[in-house]
Amino acid sequence: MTKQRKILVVDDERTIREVVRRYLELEGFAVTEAETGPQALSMLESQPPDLVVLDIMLPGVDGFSITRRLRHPSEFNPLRIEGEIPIILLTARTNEVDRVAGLELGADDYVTKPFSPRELVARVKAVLRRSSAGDVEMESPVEFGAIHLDPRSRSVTVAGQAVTLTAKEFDLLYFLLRHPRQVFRRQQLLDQVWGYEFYGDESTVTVHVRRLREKLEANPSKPDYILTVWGVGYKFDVPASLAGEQTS
Amino acid sequence: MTKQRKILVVDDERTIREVVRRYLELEGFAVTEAETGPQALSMLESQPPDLVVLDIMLPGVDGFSITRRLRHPSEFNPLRIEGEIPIILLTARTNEVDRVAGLELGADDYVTKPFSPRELVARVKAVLRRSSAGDVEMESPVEFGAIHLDPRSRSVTVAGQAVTLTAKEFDLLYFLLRHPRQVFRRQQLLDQVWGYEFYGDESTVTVHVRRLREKLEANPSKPDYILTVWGVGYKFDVPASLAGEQTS
DNA sequence: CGGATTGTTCAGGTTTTTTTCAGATTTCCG
DNA sequence: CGGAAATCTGAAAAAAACCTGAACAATCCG
Repeated sequence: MTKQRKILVVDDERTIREVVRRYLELEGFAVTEAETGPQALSMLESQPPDLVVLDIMLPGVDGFSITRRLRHPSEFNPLRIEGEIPIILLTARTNEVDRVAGLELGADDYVTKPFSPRELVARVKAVLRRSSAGDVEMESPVEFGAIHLDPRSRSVTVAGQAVTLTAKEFDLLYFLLRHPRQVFRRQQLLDQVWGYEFYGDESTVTVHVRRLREKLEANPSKPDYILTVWGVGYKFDVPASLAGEQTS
Repeated sequence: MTKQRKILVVDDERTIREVVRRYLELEGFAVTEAETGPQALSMLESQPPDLVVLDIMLPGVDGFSITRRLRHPSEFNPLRIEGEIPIILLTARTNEVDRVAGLELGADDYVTKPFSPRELVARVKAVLRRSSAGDVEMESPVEFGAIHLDPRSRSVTVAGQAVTLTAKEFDLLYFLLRHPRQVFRRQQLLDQVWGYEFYGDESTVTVHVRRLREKLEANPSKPDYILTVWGVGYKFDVPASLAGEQTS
């Protein structure tokens, strides 16, 4: 018999706490609740759980701050807890900024609202499995042709030259870089990069692609990297001539 | 291109039903309406739609109950419907309580009144997209003779040499490759590749086959792969002489 | 509260793809 | 071999998709 795992749920809405509690308890977890940031911090010290489910938007001390304190205790911030408690963040938005910010601070996963309780339970289990197994996947830099992108600093260089991208431009490029050579329809990019709460039209994607090309490509109207696939959408690719340091 | 989707709108306010109907029909959906809970239940059984837009506050049986019945049919509740019909809830209140309660019961999304028709339409589309994305078959590359096709990058090579296909050319080839050795009439290819709402004539297929041959075959007027079956149509095949080490 | 940056929408122009069509060619079959 | 039916070919019209430029809207920052 496995020892029962304890999970702390931090959210200012009672209903959410209760729903999450019910589902987690059905799966055999022991659940404690906190309503505010300070309350959460105190409970983390007095009865450290095996995992925290943490809303980002909290009255008082927000989720980011709590994550930071758990991960980077200091002398001004004498949080004394043994080991690293896994953290799952709850966020209303789905953009990569929040995601990267959270993960950079040391959160283990994040779930966007609205979420189905089933999904949350699945993530809790996955994180517990991973953290006890000890394998952590980092957000490592990506390189492709002359393009270099670092998710942690959100910086991009082309042939060593730094380029300044806006948030959306960065998110879009990052997504494409993580799926090289794969073709995406504009709607797929909206779903993946903008999130499914975006109600605009597809031309938004077109324009962002154009701007990325203006910043990345030597000749924006004859792009090397972000290619148009007529009748379908776009894909990121590297032409053989730029493929990199391979001898051939 | 896609078959018309049927949507059931359940609301006791006639004005709302009509607004919703108008906007959904503009987007090409077929809309049916129900005014009360019991009426909705009966329509769900007699003519199950592809998605339900459901007001929470209804006279008689409310939206929550209907959601529950759709998601958790029991012996007291012998609702027999094939598959899970996606549900979008309409709620007047904007708090997260209703939202989570609805999602917990298995609704797929929710919209708060007052809503912009545009938002509703966007959510309907998003939910349909997500729910039908489940049956995505693993799109793995196909190889046949010297022809290699990768659906994810939409790229094709012949004997290692990349060839550039247009969207329709690619779709047609992909279809033929998935059904090797099978003969299709031109009309069948129109139905399968172009979609049922294509009203052009069959010569369109002929021309596309010709173009494919020009790009794929060593000798387009004496094709090895895309063969003419006189009086019937076309089939994709690999002559023994080219079959090589391919298994099939 | 402005001003500046970022994100979105839209109409017009351009390019590419798709469809159509008439005449030439091939195949089938008696 | 001859005639009818079907397919192939070449070219051009029609349609679809994309790009561009610029205005408008939202958001962020001080």
